[in-house]
Amino acid sequence: MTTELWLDQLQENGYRLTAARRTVVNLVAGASRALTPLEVFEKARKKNPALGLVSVYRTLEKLEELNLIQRVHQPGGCQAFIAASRGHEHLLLCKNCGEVAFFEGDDLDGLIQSISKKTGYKVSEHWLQLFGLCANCQ
Amino acid sequence: MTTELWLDQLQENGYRLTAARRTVVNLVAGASRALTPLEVFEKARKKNPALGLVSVYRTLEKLEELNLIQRVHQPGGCQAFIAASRGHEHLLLCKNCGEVAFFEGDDLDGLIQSISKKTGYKVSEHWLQLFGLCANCQ
DNA sequence: TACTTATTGAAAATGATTTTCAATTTCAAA
DNA sequence: TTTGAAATTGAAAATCATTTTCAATAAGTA
Repeated sequence: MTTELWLDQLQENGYRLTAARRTVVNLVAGASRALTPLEVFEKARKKNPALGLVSVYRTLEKLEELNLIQRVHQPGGCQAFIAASRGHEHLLLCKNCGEVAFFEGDDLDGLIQSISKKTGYKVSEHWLQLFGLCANCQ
Repeated sequence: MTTELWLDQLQENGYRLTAARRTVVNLVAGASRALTPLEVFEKARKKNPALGLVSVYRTLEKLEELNLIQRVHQPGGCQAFIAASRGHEHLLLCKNCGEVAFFEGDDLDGLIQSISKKTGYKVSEHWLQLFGLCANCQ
């Protein structure tokens, strides 16, 4: 279970396990679309009404630092987070419902080499994201 | 000259040509790296000390609306703007100095088809961005 | 040149995020 | 267990970027 893994990770890195962290981790680990801090707060508060927005920010910060979640960039904003991809994976986002799928297997080596030659840049990273409609929203 | 083109575009779309707009357009049209509103403000103010930050925001808003500039997403933030690419081009950013190069010629059709089949998504857009070091910064 | 209206910069308002702080909770050590 | 130091909490205040408001000014048409 992702939730347990994340909690273990937090603990192994010297962070204490608290009710606030459990609530946030539980919610974000199970989400299939990217959530903003405020969305996490509002949803998590239903399970744990004492939860404060500040703790949501602080927990997300730690999860990001441990590479357990990643920020999702979208035309409408870049504050939302989703479980991080394992290894070299990219995101595919549904423009309607926000559902996120991961994919791998992009082979951009040829492209990157030709760009490097043309521009003189030494390329070290690439960032690829696809947008579309998920099976449900078509 | 890009500056003249942008000013023409503003005028053709019913916007007046003012000192504030000329200053901002002149600066952004000539920039080789993405600039935040505050950076534009600070640089432009040297040429036009009367310029207000609000006018920078408003001018950038109009330039974006006319597709003359585009927002650049980076790990450090997504508020910076650069001249928009013509046609289907992507960005290559220097991680050291921020210098931006455009490139085209990505052929992701094969990849996108196989992803579509695997995930059931109907893919309609893609974002590709490369990061590295420009010739000067290597 | 006159005049309507868009545009301006400054100040106030907003909204998201961060910091501060006293009270509480965690967890390791006794 | 119990204890106690240190981390964590939520609320309130502070901060920072962006947007709105507004009276004064400037653009461009008549």
